[in-house]
Amino acid sequence: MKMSRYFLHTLREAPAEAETASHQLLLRAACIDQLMAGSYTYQPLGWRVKRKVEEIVREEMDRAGGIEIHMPALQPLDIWEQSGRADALGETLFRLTDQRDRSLALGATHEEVVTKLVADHARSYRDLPLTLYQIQTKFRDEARPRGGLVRVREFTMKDAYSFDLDEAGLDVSYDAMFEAYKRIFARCGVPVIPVEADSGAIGGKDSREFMFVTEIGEDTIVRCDTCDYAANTEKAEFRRVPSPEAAAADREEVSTPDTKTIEALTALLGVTAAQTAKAVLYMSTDPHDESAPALPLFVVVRGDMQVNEIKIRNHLHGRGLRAMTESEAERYGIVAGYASPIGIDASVRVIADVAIEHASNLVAGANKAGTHFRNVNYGRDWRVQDGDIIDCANAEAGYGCPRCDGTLGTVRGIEMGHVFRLGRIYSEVFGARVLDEAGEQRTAVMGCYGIGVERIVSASVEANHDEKGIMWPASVAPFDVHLVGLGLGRDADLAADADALYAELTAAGLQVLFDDRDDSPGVKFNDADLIGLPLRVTVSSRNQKAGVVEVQARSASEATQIARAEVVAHLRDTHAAMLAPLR
RNA sequence: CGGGGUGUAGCUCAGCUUGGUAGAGCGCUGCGUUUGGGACGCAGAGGCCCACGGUUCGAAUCCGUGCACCCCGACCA
Repeated sequence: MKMSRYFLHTLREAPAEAETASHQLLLRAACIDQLMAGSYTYQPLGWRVKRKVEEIVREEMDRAGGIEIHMPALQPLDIWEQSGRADALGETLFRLTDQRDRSLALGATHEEVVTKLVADHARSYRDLPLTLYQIQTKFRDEARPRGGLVRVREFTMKDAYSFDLDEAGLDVSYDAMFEAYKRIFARCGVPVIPVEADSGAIGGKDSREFMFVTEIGEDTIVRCDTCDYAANTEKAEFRRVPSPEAAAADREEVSTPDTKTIEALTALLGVTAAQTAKAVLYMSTDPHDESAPALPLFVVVRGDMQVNEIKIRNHLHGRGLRAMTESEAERYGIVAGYASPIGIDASVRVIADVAIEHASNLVAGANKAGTHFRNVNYGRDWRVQDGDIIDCANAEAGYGCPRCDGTLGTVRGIEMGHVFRLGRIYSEVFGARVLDEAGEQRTAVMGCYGIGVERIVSASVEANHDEKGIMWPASVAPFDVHLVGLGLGRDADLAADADALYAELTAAGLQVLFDDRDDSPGVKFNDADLIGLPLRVTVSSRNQKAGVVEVQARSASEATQIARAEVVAHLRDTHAAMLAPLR
């Protein structure tokens, strides 16, 4: 491709809305262009990258036994109501009405459609195992798009869905996808770590996210410094450092005026946060029925811990959670700021973190303004219903690893892919059943496996750039070679040779971006660094006189002179060597 | 949805406090000179100053109401 005939307008300065390196560089290198929040045009260069990423994903899905299909983005709302996810996704699901007044949705994902497809056509155990996949646009009405391509409202996702006769079969399908994912990210130059994760609105168990570790990440990952335990903070477990066990002392009231926070309490009484009990008040709601009454919930964690609302929601089987209002608290006789699990109204469900059970002589509210209790002990002073002592606190840096003696630390990360063992949630709803060898009806066991294509593009830049620009991995670079012609306009001979070299390289199977513009060397070199193709070749009259051209890898600090006659073979070999580890 | 910030040329920004009808750098067009790391000169094109109301003789500037975009949080695959 000759740059003089291409659509490639680099920016010297990054637009003000871009903060992260990858977002700035993708804009400056004319890979993308923003239309509105969370909606981007792929310019020619970016589109080539995206297609290469998709091709790698496709190759690995095929290698793992997947079969590609294409499903509609426009879907009847009914199937979302059937699966219960119209409510689960809520506002995130784009809804629209057609001219006959039928309610439709734009596919936020495709479990419903694919399960219905398999339900309608698979009949025999011989049809399984089956893994179908798609690489398609998905729509989600994100409350807050962010980070350039990281969180957008219209995006490309590879989703694969496996159908097996039983759990053992699912294990095989799941493992095949897991391996394929490792290969995909490695080939795209994106380092990832698999972490344990919550399965969210999709449902299912045993879900793992592939995380790209970066300070710009929107998720927090908890990692052990000793073993390989890693989990999303939504899900992460941890070992509670046992509080010193002491004989239960007599409970006593203590006056604590204007002491409604743990900080104020520890300052006033000279105790540590871990010696206090923190009360957090919620109302739990029915996600499927807005008119259903919300139920009061009183959560108790140790004062040094934070409540993990996802763990609470999972304990409540997916019920919604919102903060209790002051008037609601009043209605249940709760004194805000001094709430106490002792003597609480029986209609209020109390849930406590496991750390509370064995902590002795805690400071807790007395449910009386300006008053706390000292020496509160679980079991003696108050109790929850059976089963309501649970892990409901956030793991944090410095806590103990749940698997070994190590200590947990936290890093930020971006979720690049997610694999779930779904089970029979959707196959039950849509009737995806086949007859087994014995002639019995069997409901398929499903897995689902998603990858965000744009996120790979972003992360690949985030992981591969320097102060001058992008350094594309050879596997996803928009072109293989950046051919820079210097002073072609005043040397017809040189121009002819540059054209010849362009043709030779192209004929040798390399994708060449030829800078034939009438610009100064500085402009051309800086654009080449910004665009970041893996190899740069410079032709100039100086080199021509010496019978050489100059070759420099984007990652190298110096150029090498290669004889003109040998340069095509040299580049072909060098490029092949760059690509080899990414195949 | 809560908190914070920003809207002036394709991009980065000044002008707004103290109202008088629009500027710089980069980019773009033409001509000339240059040519190995973002050259130089000359001449140009390009703006409903986010929108709508209001105040005023007069509004980019003051007041009000919206909208958009960015960041933090909530939510989220």
